[in-house]
Amino acid sequence: MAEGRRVEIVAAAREILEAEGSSALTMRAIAERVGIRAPSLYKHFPDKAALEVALVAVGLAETAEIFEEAIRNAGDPVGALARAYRAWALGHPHLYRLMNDQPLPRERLPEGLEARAAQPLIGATGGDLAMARATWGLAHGLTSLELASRFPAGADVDAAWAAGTAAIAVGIGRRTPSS
Amino acid sequence: MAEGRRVEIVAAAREILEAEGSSALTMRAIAERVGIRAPSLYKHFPDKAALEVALVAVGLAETAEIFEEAIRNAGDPVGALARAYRAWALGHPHLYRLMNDQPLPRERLPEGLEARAAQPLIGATGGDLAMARATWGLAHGLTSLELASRFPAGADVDAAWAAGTAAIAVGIGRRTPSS
DNA sequence: GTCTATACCCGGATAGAC
DNA sequence: GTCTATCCGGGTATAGAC
Repeated sequence: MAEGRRVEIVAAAREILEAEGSSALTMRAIAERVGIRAPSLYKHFPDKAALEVALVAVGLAETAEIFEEAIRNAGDPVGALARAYRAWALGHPHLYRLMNDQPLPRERLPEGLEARAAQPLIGATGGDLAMARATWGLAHGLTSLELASRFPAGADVDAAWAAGTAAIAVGIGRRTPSS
Repeated sequence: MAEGRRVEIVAAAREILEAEGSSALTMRAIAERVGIRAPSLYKHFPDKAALEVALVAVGLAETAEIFEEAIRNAGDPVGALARAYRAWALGHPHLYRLMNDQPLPRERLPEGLEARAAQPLIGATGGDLAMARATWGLAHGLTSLELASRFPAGADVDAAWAAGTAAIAVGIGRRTPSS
């Protein structure tokens, strides 16, 4: 099928991004990995931005799955989600940044994908959107600081996660009477 | 004095960064703003990275002052710090990112500057470093998501800040018996 | 759908005269 | 400490042949 090449190109782009970071993600590098020349990529994607959108979509779909798995049979949904969030981000730092450091290209993303990725967390807060966003903020902030090596050497990041998620969990209980 | 030119160059760099973002922060643009040619900058700074370090130092010193002011006479130190943090970051988004999206160049920063900027928050958590880092994570995460326009249109970001900081404040009270 | 050739623009940084 | 001239490398993207 004609779409096979597109998938192959996105896979190559992802490998480069994850291995060498966004500055290494050039059209020439992607093409070389696929085994073609850079100009040929433009027969499959109109421009580089379109290729990056495909990468973001792949990352969102993957995290949605991870989150859904994390809350299955979890006695502590917030803690389980936090652990899954952090583990995935640390395992895919450059893709994580591509997904989260810029506005989502919502109009070019598959319908419902963003909502699907957000649903597990919203469920964990009992539908409380403010607490869901606060929880996301906490997770994204700790993750970003860790990825950027912004904490001083020797800082106990695990303890910060534990303290933050515990406070959030208590906060959710206080706001949702039906806990 | 000979240092005057350095200060002038850093000021020009800051103006460009804040007005046009990091991609516009080129040696040529900085030089043009100062009224000289790009190569002349290398008589004052060894390379571009050194100039960026100076920008980070300026931002750190400024935020340290802001935070110290915020906790003065504040009945709710965490809330006051959160408001000051958010306001400064939204007012200086590109400098904020330069300061926080990469490792701190600690060995080239004035002695004690990082500690001074961190002190108000550590004080607000009663010396609880884990809670201080969780609070920083929350603030940095909400700020980053807001700066990156990652929340859906219409999302109530104020409510997320309120919910998160309230939960953190309660968490601090629970962990420090001497509240 | 792939290729070669190339346009076009941009960046950081250096050499050497004044 | 400033200048001009320039090196050197890199990027996205297009034209046109095959």
